[in-house]
Amino acid sequence: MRSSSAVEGQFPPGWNTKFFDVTNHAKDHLSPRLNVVAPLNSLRSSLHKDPLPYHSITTKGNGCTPRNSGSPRFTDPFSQPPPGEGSSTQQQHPHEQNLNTRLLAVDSNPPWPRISSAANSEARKFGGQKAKPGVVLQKLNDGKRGIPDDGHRGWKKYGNKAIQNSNHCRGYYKCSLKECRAKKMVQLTDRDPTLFEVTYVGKHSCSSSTAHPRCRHRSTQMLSSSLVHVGSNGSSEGGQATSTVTKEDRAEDWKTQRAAASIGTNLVVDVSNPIIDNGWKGGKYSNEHNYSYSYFNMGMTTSTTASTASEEPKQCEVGEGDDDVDQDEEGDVCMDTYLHQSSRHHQAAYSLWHDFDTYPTLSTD
DNA sequence: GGCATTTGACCAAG
DNA sequence: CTTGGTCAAATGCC
Repeated sequence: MRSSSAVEGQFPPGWNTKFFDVTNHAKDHLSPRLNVVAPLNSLRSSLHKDPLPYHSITTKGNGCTPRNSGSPRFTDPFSQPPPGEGSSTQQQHPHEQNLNTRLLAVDSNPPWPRISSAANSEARKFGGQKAKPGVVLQKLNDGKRGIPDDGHRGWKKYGNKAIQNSNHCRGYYKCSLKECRAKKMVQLTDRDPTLFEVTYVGKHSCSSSTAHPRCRHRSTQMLSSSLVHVGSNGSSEGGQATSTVTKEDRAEDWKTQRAAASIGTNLVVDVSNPIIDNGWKGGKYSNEHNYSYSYFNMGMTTSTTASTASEEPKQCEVGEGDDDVDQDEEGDVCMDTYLHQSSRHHQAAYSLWHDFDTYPTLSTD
């Protein structure tokens, strides 16, 4: 039994829907897998070049804002309704229709040290009490880009950071009004390239009618109307954001999401094959040219660094076991995910979900 | 020129 | 020492 969350059923088969446990319990971290048909040669060569240009990474949907994306500012969904929006089969709350986001779940007090430490640090800085940041899962609706629109106009991005054991950068936003301390952190989930974890820290002090126009919420109601609250026991506590989304909708979403997960035009992704989590995945950092290499284990029970050698990834045999970290004869951890990091602020992740029977050898020359 | 993002550097916490 | 969070100069777009 992987989970019994009330949000189960909103996600494709194979997903771990126990969202607020997976960060700390990698054993439950079942990620969607993409079948990569023929990207390995190009990938292999890319690993030995300079880090990819930022825009070449980020325009392919790993969650990092493109450098030259033509001002990836927040669009105003009221003034620019997206084409095709009205044809959606999903029944949305009237207030929700103009958002580019579906909110899937929220936890006002998740067991999540990474987030809470940041929030608490922030709280201490201002002499406040222990913070309880709200963590919201927000999903971009089909065809949308950028980050989810949460109804607030004035988020200003002030940072971007690669996060350990995550394939995606975390973006840091704060209210553009100086005196307002509201912040949020936005990060793509590994399991779904259109699903964002949005952590809200602090409250807006600028949302009154007298506040600067850029710092006004368009509607708080449209947000609250679409939340699904997930308690610590995983039970639902109201909200009906996705209750009207049909299975067919989810299936279609899922295909779109997986298609969007391909990074770079040289990746060919088979999105028709169902996800099978074969076990573990690993990562690699480079230590050449100002970035550092290390193998590490991602998403499994241990977080042990297996090797720090700057060497090629190797083919490995992966068994059926759920919990074993597979190693080859030399004891090197094998990998099927490549992290490419040129600074701690941006990294690209090449997740190569594959059929192990056809996995080409990646050997040193 | 103004504004928003990018990104290297810095800092604090663990 | 590692990692997450923040700052601020550089950069790009309108």
